[in-house]
Amino acid sequence: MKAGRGKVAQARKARGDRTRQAILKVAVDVASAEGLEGLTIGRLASELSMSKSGLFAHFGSKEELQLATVEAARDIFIREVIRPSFETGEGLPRLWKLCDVWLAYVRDEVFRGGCFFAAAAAEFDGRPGPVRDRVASIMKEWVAMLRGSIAEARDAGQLNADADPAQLAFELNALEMGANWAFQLYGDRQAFTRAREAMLERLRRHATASGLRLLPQTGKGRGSRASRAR
Amino acid sequence: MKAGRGKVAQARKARGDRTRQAILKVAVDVASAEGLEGLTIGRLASELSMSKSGLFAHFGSKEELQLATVEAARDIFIREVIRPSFETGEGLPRLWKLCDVWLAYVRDEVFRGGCFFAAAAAEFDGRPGPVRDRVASIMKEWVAMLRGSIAEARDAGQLNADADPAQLAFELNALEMGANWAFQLYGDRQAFTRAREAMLERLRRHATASGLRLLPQTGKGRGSRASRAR
DNA sequence: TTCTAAAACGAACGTTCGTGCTATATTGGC
DNA sequence: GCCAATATAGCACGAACGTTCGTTTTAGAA
Repeated sequence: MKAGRGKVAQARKARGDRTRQAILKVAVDVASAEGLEGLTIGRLASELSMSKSGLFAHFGSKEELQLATVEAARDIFIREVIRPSFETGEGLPRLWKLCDVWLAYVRDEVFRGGCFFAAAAAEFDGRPGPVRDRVASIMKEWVAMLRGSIAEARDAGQLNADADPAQLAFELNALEMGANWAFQLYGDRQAFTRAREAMLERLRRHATASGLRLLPQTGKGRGSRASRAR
Repeated sequence: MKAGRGKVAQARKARGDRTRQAILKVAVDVASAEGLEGLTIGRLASELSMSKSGLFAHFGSKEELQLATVEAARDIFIREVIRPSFETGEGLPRLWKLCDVWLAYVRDEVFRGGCFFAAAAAEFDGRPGPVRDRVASIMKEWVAMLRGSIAEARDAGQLNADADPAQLAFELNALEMGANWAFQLYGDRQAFTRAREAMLERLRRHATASGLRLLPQTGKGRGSRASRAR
């Protein structure tokens, strides 16, 4: 029964999906700047010039709206950070690309309020529930990806055996959060170069001779995306 | 006139100040866990079993309540982190103490929701106004203190001349925020030892021979406050 | 004990919140 | 062009929000 009307249901769903997407686009933008709780249904409706109830019907509850918003943000993050990094070969080059693109993703304000997930994590880390769980799992994915790339780089002989993937991933992630914090609170663009430098230092410290050749040269203005002015 | 009734006014003020303090004690606790916006006057009143209006009269507006809460949190931070660190001599020992005690301050849940200011900064970095400004200036104080201690350590010949105070302070602060993030979101206590290790690595890297003797030894379980289990 | 100013209260204000219900447009398949 | 499904709107609800008001309680000075 459910499968029988597959084609019809899919066609029928087209319009609703478009609105849903339009809603989520704004929702992600608002939530990144004012928080997932500050994301109000009335506010969202008026910003899209539609009725509260009409908008509400798409989600059924505020929590579902929040979850959908988180999912939409994840899609954007994958498109803007993960995918570009996977155009680079695995191991150290990809690891560095992940860090570099992440800094650009904050600096270029892919989300108005900086890193969507850093903001959501800070907001929900004290409120148990599905939203918190989802945000936590997404950020775990991210750190796991860093960790995995470090392990790959080590296995490929680009990082020394003494490089602890979990430890290094923790440090890289911390530097990212630090840069995000400084930029959001002070508009401090220098934070990106500071984070970049610190990341490179960490990577160089554990890099083998062949690994070193895969990292950007020392010095300023060396044409990397994250070090370029806007 | 105003000065003339000094003694009287002071006596008269006593009771009000006590309640005010009692209010702020709870306010800080609630705000650290649920945010300064989630800090609701009604909620706060019922938690203290007093009337909304009675509580409200102490502050005059929600924003004033938030500002007073931030100030109260700053007092606690100074008492719990800054003051203990100043029992140690300036330079590298104090710098390390600041980092170490900061980790303990998060781990021991001086505030229920972790670092009060990290949470407040994330919440208000997109909302211009007095609260944001105050939070920003307090965090600036903190980073400036790290930076100052680094400069002192360098001037005392404990850190090499190549140690950039601003850069190093950024990194130490980032590691702190990373540890706070991991602990709040995942309850991950290992984050503290990770941050600790990374901090020590950064300091050792720039330490002179005499500076090295002022830092804890390598290895596990070396009796530092932040590395002890609870 | 009496007086007075501070402190606390209780009730209500106007808004906005999230969430239901019911009715009307809009749409794609026949 | 009609039908059935879907999408949107309109309206109302109860609760909670920050805030104001006039009144009552309370504690310290006289």
